[in-house]
Amino acid sequence: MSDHGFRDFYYHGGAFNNIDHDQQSYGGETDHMYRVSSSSIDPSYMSFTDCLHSTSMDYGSLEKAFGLSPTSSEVFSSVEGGNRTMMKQHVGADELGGNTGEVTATLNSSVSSSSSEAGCEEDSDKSKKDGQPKGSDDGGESSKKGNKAKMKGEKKQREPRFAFVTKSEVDQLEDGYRWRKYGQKAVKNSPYPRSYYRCTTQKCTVKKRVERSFQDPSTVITTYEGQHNHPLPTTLRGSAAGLFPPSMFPPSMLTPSPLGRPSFPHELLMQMPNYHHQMNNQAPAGSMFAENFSPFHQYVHQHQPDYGLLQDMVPSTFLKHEP
DNA sequence: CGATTTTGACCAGCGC
DNA sequence: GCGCTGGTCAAAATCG
Repeated sequence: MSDHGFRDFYYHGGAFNNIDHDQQSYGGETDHMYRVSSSSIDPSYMSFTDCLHSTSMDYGSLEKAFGLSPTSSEVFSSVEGGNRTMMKQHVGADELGGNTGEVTATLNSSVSSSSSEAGCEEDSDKSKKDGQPKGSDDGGESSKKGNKAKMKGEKKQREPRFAFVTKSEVDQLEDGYRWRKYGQKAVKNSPYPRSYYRCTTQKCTVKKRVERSFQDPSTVITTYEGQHNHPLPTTLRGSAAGLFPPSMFPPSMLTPSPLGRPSFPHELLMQMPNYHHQMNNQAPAGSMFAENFSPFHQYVHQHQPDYGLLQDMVPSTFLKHEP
């Protein structure tokens, strides 16, 4: 995976109050980035999972969802250069306070089949999994190669992707779905490996990649690809629903997408540190907030132009300065 | 014992 | 054409 594929979507453990949308095209492929800063969230009062699970969102919906946030919105910058356009929306910054964490998310949609990054992924997956059963009699080697050959000649449209950068000590964040790990690779220029997961639900082709940022080892980058075609596992769904009533979300987030894709946002929300903490109990109480989540840290680190804004929003002690 | 993870091998795409 | 890299497979190991 290439670094340019990532866009940032920050969740700061609270109601979204700072949303960036970044869109970029790469030879016919379009990435969508939603960087959302938020704060002051009451974990018992949010349910991205439940409300979003019942609906699929396309990127337009996502934009609307965040752009039309009840506390929105103010466009504070707009930059265009080359084939890249950037728009930022400042949403309800006055809600800042008591920041607990952050999540960065990326939308990466495909509008053509020219991408090499994941262009044949789904295709190969299907051809291998569905077209040819495992453990065929002709031997592992030949079957493998036969499958690979089968996917040749036809490139498949790349699934839209949606990436999050989450501050967490654990790599595998609970998002309500069950995943099976099918691979792990060393990442170039990073001491941390990248893990590949596939949704264990039958006929669900959703995949995700999880890797730890080498720049900031406290952050985990999770990239979702594809759309779940099934409900959340009931047990998790039930608990999630209890935690996160949908009432807090703007109507656009609850509106089924005309395109029927993707369902990422709920996963974004399921990965929110508070939720994860509650679900897994993998960190001492408070540690996630006090240590793992330094609000706006990465945001500021990576996006200097926003510093002025952030300064207005965040105590200076939260801000990380370049040396 | 079934489900999941680990891990080395394989393959395709891309850049040089 | 070759090497590098990302992504996937699948057998073996491990887990619950």
